[in-house]
Parts: sequence; C-alpha cells; structure tokens
Amino acid sequence: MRLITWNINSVRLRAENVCRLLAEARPDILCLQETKTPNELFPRDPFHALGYEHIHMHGMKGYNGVAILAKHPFPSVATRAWCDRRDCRHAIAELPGGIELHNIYVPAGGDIPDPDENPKFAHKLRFLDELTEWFATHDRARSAIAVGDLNIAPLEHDVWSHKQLLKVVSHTPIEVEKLGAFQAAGGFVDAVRYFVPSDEKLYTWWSYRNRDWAASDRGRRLDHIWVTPALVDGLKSARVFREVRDWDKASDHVPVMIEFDL
DNA sequence: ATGGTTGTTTAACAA
Repeated sequence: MRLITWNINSVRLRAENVCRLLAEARPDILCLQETKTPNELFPRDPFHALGYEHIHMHGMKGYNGVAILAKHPFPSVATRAWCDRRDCRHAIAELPGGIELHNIYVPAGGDIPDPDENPKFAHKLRFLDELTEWFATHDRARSAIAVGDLNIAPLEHDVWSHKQLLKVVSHTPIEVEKLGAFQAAGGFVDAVRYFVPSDEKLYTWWSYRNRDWAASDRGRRLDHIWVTPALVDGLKSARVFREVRDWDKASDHVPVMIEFDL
C-alpha cells in the first residue's frame, strides 16, 4: 500500500498537479490539506477518472480543508473539530483491513511565537493540546496512521538552520514539545525518519518568498506521516517528492509518501 | 533588521 500526504494550497487551482501525481505515483491513498474549497466545488471528476472514486471531503469556503482520496471504498469516515471552531482541519477514514487514518492540518500559528501576544499561536498550541488529550484515550495496540501538514519541524535537521529558526514559528521549543506530546500520546512512530537518519537534512516545504527555492534551500519538514507500532513492521520505504516543488504552479509543500508491505 | 510570494476574494487576511 502506498500513501501520500500533500498540502496542495488550493485543490481547484492545482487539480492538474494532483492528477499528475496520481498518474505518476499511483498511491492507494492521497491525503490533501488546504484544499480551500467547499465540498460542492471540489474537483472530483478528474480524480474519479483516474480511478480514485472514493473521496472523503471536509472543506469550507476559502480556508483550510482536508480530503482523503482512495481507489477502494472506506468502511467508515468521520470528521473532528477542535478549539470550539468549525474549521475543516481533521478528516478520519477507516481503510480496508481496519486501519484508522487521520488527515490533519494543524494551524500555522501566525508570525509571533507568543500565545499572549498572538491569538493564532495560542490557537496552534491549544489545538495540539486537544489532539494530545484525545489521542491519549485511544487503544495503543490498534493500527493507525496520522498524516498531514502539522506545521512544525521537530528535529534540528528538519530545518535549514536550527539556530536561526529557534524563535521562528514552526520550530520553537514549545511547539516541538507539544508536537512530541501529541506523538507520544498516540504512540506514534515517525515513519519518514524511520528511513532517513535524523542527522540528514530533510524538508517538505520551501517558502514562495525566495527567488530561487532550490539554490537557497531554506526548507522545513512540516509534513509528516506517523504510524502506530502495529504498522512499523510493515513499513517498506519513504519518499519526499522534492522535484514537485519545480512543477508549474507548484504548491509550496511537496508530497510525502510511505510504502507499506501489509 | 527587513522584505520577500501566493491564494482567496477583490482589500484585507492567511500562510
């Protein structure tokens, strides 16, 4: 089984890029974040035509939005809302074989890394706290996958400069601590770092605000795939589609894939 | 230290 996660930054603007990825990588499951569209305007036809007939959409107008595309039907689906909001940031699907899949878009958190000064940062921290509390109540022995744009680069080599980003939202100690708590509460293993050593630089996002993203290479690893221990033995490979950052009308995030032998 | 870009929706706002 191949599973890909990708922050698409408007699925309507980039439906062609999604089709290209589906055709070239042929994942069984594709999780999208920042679809930025209500469900009724989601471009389902081009994806259906490629064999992805099952789409669990959870969208709203203009902002946020997550979706899970699959070749095979989902036995069940659900959504969650956090922080007393109606944001579309969390879609859940059961996969054939009883695997529980979570597609999550964590709030970016604004620019100032202080919850008292910046309500967006406070929202991000609370969102992580609520996920932690909720996942702590789940059975640790089950098969589960959590993916998405978690908007935090936890490791030193998940950013281009650990030192220069310590006070930049996405890599501050408080965020790293809360992401770690969420991961531990769910009993999750980082499936990508399972294959890529932690002393090796690895990024999934490069800002639009650089003249030449590849030359400056000031990236961050914001997009993640985690699995519970029951699935670790089935992990086969990991891949970050760095080249997709150079496609026409590229998203600022690139797809991340895990392959399983189940 | 600052500004740099993109998408949604059309003047800010979010990232």
